[in-house]
Amino acid sequence: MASQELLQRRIDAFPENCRKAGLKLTPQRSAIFSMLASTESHPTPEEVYSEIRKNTPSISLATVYKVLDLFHSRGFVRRVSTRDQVARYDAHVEPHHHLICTACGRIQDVADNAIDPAGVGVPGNTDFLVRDYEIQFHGLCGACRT
Amino acid sequence: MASQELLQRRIDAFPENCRKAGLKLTPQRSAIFSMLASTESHPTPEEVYSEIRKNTPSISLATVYKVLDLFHSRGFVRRVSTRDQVARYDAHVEPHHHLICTACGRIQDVADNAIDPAGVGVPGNTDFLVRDYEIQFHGLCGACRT
DNA sequence: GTGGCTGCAAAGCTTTTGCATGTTC
DNA sequence: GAACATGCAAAAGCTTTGCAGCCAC
Repeated sequence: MASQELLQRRIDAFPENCRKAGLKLTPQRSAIFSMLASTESHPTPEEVYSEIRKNTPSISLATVYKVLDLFHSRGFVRRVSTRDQVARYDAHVEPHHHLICTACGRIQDVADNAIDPAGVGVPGNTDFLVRDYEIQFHGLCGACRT
Repeated sequence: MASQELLQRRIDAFPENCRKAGLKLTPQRSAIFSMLASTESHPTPEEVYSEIRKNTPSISLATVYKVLDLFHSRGFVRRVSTRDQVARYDAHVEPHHHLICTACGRIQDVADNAIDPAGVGVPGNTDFLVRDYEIQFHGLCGACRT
């Protein structure tokens, strides 16, 4: 979970990161990145769209899709794996894990220190080059347990 | 990874499992279940469809979707989490983990004994009731490393 | 000024739904 | 024979694409 300062630092670094990547800095891109960085809700493109529209009413859904895909290809955000077929994005690119509610679909982050990476180990399959891993805990969230 | 016998036992038990679940036994359902149980390729509905069509040419894609959804809701198969937006199914319902190639999208199983479940631990979040978990290793498969 | 970006609209996929016909029990 | 499944076709998502006009650099 990102601290307040880390969040701000990440948002502040965005223009610089765009420049490094050869991307133009547009209000739409800034808005989308800030929104993703500020939330812990792993939003879908549709959710990003309606959130951004509050302050940037002229933005189009197609732009949201294009920008999310661009950010993903540059490693600015990551795509979260889900069992249902909706894209979900996350600006927390450092490795962390997820609690996924099978009832409501909500995805929560697991605090990094709750998992011991040393215990996981890397599979013995020598063919496969592991770049990162993610643990998904499926179950019922607080609101859905009752 | 299921042994030959386990696989056969699972396929043999299918009619009985349908009866227990109050489902009618149809050739389409048997074919879909056998196909899923016999493969390690985590196929999409489209892949299931074209495979089944080889022996059952009259089957429709809509039926494949309906049957897969039914099997999933009864716990006969599980849906695999992916970062791209295609459903993938797996008849290996016992907990196991996946190697996902970020280049070609191929999903391989990790042998159960390669992971020590005790090392993973359950997150400290007391609100969340964990039912199962899955570890995804993202990286490059043998064919894509070169 | 130029190249890249946005917004619109249309197209492309995947998945779901409704309904008449056919099949299992 | 009744209830449930299938197959077809149409509809309903979600996502991508093409292109004219606009904006950041």
